[in-house]
Amino acid sequence: MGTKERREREKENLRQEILDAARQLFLRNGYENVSMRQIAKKIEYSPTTIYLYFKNKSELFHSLCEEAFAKLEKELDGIVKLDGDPARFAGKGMEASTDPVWCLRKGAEAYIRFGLHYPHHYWLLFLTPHPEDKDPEFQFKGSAGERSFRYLLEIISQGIEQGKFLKSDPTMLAQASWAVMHGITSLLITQMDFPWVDKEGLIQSVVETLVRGVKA
Amino acid sequence: MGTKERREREKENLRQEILDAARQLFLRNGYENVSMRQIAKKIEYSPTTIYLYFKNKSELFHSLCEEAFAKLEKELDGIVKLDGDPARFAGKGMEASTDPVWCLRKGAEAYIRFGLHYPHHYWLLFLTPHPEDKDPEFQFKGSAGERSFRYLLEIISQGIEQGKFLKSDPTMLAQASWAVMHGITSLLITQMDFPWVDKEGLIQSVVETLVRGVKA
DNA sequence: GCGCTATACTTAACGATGTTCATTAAGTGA
DNA sequence: TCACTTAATGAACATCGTTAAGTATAGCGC
Repeated sequence: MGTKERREREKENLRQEILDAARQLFLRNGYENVSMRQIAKKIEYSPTTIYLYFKNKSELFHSLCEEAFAKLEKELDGIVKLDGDPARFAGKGMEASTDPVWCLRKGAEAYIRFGLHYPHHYWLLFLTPHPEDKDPEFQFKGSAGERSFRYLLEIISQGIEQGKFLKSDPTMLAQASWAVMHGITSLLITQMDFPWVDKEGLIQSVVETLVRGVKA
Repeated sequence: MGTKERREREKENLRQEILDAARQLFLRNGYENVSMRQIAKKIEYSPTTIYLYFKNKSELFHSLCEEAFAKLEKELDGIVKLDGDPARFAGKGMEASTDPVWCLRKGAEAYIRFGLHYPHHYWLLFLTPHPEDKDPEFQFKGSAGERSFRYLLEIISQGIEQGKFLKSDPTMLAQASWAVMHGITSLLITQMDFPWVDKEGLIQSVVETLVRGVKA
């Protein structure tokens, strides 16, 4: 009687195939330059089949965004966790404790790199307007975004508490910090043909500006 | 013999009508959600008529960008001019001279306020995926955009020269500064329903973070 | 005033797009 | 075997940017 399970497994497999194909295409060409027909062709199914698994193109893309956002969260989580790891301080004559400066630096770098690695996902998450999309499917943007924001808020709060950051409203300072990270990320994504100096150096420069600007 | 002139005037008028209609639609709905047919309907002409005035949709859009850039440039120009104005130092026991710190602060504020005051134009310039035409004739981003950027570069260069800013590559520091300004501007525009703290205070916080981060 | 031509504009069409609907084909449980 | 569910499809719709061909007209030389 495992037929039902097998069926479900197969259905899930196809769903994943669609997601994989769509991810590849979206990442390579961007949302607007990928058609449902292209995705269908890639998985060797009819275009309409996709609609049995996803309500429409937008929902398919949003699924990929959720996926990407989970990655960002995990990354940020790793930073915070690593910060608390005693091993990091081994042999340095320091005891294990949180280091907000290190955390902010690494967190900012992780954030920026995330955006550059998933530019199209980043675009949809933070650069797309949905002023009148009351659809609850788009509500996740407020939740997922805010969830990631909390990591930053935590770092900033600890920094202020420890007297290492400017004495000010933690939420405000966190929002300002987010603005800095978002600034370089979004610019590098949207203004691809601007004559940037060495991107790696630029990122470092922005992160340093942020840290210097926030430090007490 | 003013017929020729009249003809040209009429042609220019229609060109402006197209631009006006396109601006309204693009600003309201975004590049991808505006069709040439919609623009045509608004001005009560056939869709193909637009192609007599603009090579294609992309070029039409780029024309609007130029327009918006001009606005920004004028604003920044005002700041730099004001900086050199002796009146600003009158009665303060100072002689007229450029003050990069003041300039950066005011320039950043002006930039951010420009974005918030003309959110749609700002969107057009920096938040819309510029259709990447391979045509090298669309190097306008290097022209109008870079022209605006030069104001910032000038301020930063002088600051470094005077030893008031961090000793580093001026272009890199200018790009990093731009990123900071753009970050808060674009976030406030795109994430309108995010629970921001007091916006005015946040802007000040970002500007201060920038100045502190850049100062020597 | 008459005919010609350049100009301004339109109609029709092509090859795409996202999406829907009715329908076929296949598999399952009784 | 039969009824029913499910998976997948093909044709079609409305719309898109854009091009090519066609038309009407205004202004010129005569």
